Amino acid sequence: MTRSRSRLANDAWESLLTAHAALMKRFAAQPIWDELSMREYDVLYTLSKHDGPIRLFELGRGVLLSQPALSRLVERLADRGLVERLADPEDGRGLRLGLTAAGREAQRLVGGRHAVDVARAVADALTEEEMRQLESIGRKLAGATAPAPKPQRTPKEAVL
Amino acid sequence: MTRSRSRLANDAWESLLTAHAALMKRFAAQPIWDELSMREYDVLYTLSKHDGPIRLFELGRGVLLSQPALSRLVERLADRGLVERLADPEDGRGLRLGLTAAGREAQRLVGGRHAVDVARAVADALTEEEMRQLESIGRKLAGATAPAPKPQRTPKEAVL
DNA sequence: TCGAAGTTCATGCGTTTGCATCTACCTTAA
DNA sequence: TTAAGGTAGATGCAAACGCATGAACTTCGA
Repeated sequence: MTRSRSRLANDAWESLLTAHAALMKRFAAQPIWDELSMREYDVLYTLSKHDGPIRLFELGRGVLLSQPALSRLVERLADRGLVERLADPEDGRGLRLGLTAAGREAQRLVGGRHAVDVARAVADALTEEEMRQLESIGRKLAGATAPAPKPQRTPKEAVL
Repeated sequence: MTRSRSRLANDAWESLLTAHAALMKRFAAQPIWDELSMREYDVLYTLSKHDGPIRLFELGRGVLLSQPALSRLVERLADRGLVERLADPEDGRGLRLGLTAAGREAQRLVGGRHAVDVARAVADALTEEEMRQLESIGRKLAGATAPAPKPQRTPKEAVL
């Protein structure tokens, strides 16, 4: 019996979710998050990937947080001297976010240790081909989501 | 230039994280979470997968929440009549958690709608082979982490 | 048998989050 | 030009979270 395409998609998504949860728990249990929580690290890492300053809403695309939560998280990081928050000269509403030297240093320190744990967990479980497949699949999944389809309410949205 | 195995692992993990965040945002934006938040649904879904009652700490393995947070989330669900919390007769410390009829109904209702969104998002982005690969890879990643090497009942085990 | 150690879940408390809303600014079109 | 509508980010507030710890129970070892 072949699974339907829809069933296959749901099984695959559940598998991704399970793996995500299991690995996140494993990483969170490592003793490297003293000075930076995982979420804070996530923000610093995202900033470190960009060369130029980025906007808050751009940062928000990669981080799984509401806009107000992210706004305040960045505020706290700025208060701690890890992130720089400047007004955007080209858009009076916006911010230009960037890492400070201390922020870059903190990211590198924690990131280095974290990368070791990630490598152990992933490389021990997968072959190189599987890692390449996962990278490719992840990119497709994230990419296909780029144009966010808003929750359109067609009148005839028959709901069960 | 070939990437090191460690680099490959980190790239794959980042890809998984990005896909996870993008899809979670997309799913969260759907107008189906009025009566059940995504986390609440996650708990009800996990319960629905088990036939018998399960323990709180077992539930905790699949859900990305601290033990106290899960304890109180289950409490709220029980107050709303969606989850049944009974003392475990075989272990005075434990609970036996299960869905009530209302809980099962709520899970099915929300789950049905959510599955449609998941199918759209995943099936549109991946081929069937990729979905199968993702399922397999996810299982491997979770599996390598899942069974905490518990000191089985072997009488005298050298413990570090 | 009995105390020490481990496990399971609950609770106190300070912190963080999400929702709704607000302000400030940009964009569009009449 | 200017008013209407849209977008970026901040803020008030209640809900939810994580950490540390506590209470009840089980398991282990002497």
